[in-house]
Amino acid sequence: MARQRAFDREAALETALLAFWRHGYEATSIAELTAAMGIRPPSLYAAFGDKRRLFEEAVRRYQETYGAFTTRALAEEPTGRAAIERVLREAAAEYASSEHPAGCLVITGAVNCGPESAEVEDLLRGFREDAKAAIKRRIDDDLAAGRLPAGTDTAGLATFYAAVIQGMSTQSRDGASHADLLRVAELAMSAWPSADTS
Amino acid sequence: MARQRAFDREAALETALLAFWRHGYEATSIAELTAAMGIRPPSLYAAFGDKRRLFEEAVRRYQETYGAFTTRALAEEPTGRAAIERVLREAAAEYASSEHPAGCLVITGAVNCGPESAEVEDLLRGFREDAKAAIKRRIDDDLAAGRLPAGTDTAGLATFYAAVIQGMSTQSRDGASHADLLRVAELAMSAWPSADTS
DNA sequence: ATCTTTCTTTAGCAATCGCTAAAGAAAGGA
DNA sequence: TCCTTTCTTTAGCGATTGCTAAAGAAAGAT
Repeated sequence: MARQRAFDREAALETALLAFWRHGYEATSIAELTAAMGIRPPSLYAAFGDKRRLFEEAVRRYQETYGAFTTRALAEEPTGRAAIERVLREAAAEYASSEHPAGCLVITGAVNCGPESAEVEDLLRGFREDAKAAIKRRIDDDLAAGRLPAGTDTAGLATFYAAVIQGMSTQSRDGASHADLLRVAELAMSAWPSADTS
Repeated sequence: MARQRAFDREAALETALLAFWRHGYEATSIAELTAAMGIRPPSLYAAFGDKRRLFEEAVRRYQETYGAFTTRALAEEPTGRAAIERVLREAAAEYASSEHPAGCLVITGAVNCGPESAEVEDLLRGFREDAKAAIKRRIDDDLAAGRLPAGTDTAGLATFYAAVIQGMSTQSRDGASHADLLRVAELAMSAWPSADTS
């Protein structure tokens, strides 16, 4: 009944994801996106709405692919400690991988934003807070199960591991290798409270 | 012999510093800068050269003021461990201070850059690497003085503490309080290797 | 008072920004 | 074969980007 789209929408979204990952939201122009996707602006706007919605969809795709290891590790490991250790180890591999841009899109994708794209900054900040809350929930489980000393500051531990993960992202963008990040992960785990309930 | 400047160059530079700190290099426009400084573009260009040089000068000023605590702590403390602990504690206070934008200008000032301002990104990356190298030097001192177990991976420790500091910057931008960051600093110090030379 | 110098201002440059109207092209229904 | 629909393309919109030419204004030297 009507003409069909001539480009692969998923492939175009993946291309946009990688561009946003490399340079961030504001620094990635529509011209750069359309050139990388091999389409013209009207095709982009027909398929994705506008730049902000394209970014949001790219971030959602990121969370379901490159960034999915976090949710998986937190859901699958038996203890909070094991879950966090796995998140750190997999982040070390993922952030330093040469198959795609370094670091984490959610952490670095919208750091330098003008007032007109503050809502994009807030969107990613919300995702980061969600991740920190998920980490805290697993730590709370360990506390409730007696695997942590009574009175352990679980919110403090969650903030610490969130900070370490964000620092690993920055370090990878500055050139840190997989091995470098694994060492960071290992040292971060050595801060885990010992189980003695003195 | 000639007309003199009608605005305070230092005050204008401080204003630019704060604007860049808040939104980053690319997201801060000349129009925003001149409005905040209370001057017109030709005055800005006559006094500072161009946007890139203004940013570089603002960063230099930042390192001599808000960011000077790092160099001071690393220079003044008797041991590497004490120096790093003091850097972390002062970063917690500085990053969360309500007297100025959150976090660290060197860490967050040029994260999302297009190809045309990649050199600005590289400039800050260089400063971050300098800071990490300064941290490593103090840790090496502790190893040489026998305050760390023989064979300690000092480069790994330096990367870890650099990552924690960068994570603290991100956390503060996401709303973490002084107390939150102090807890991160405390946990990070608990990863310091014990002195026993097994 | 006039000259020289360097500031200030007004005004606007070329280039790019995100985005879109209008026209041409493909695909199925009648 | 024509119609309808939705894609594609070309072309360019108004606004903003970093930056600057040209003119007006202040300050000391002569």
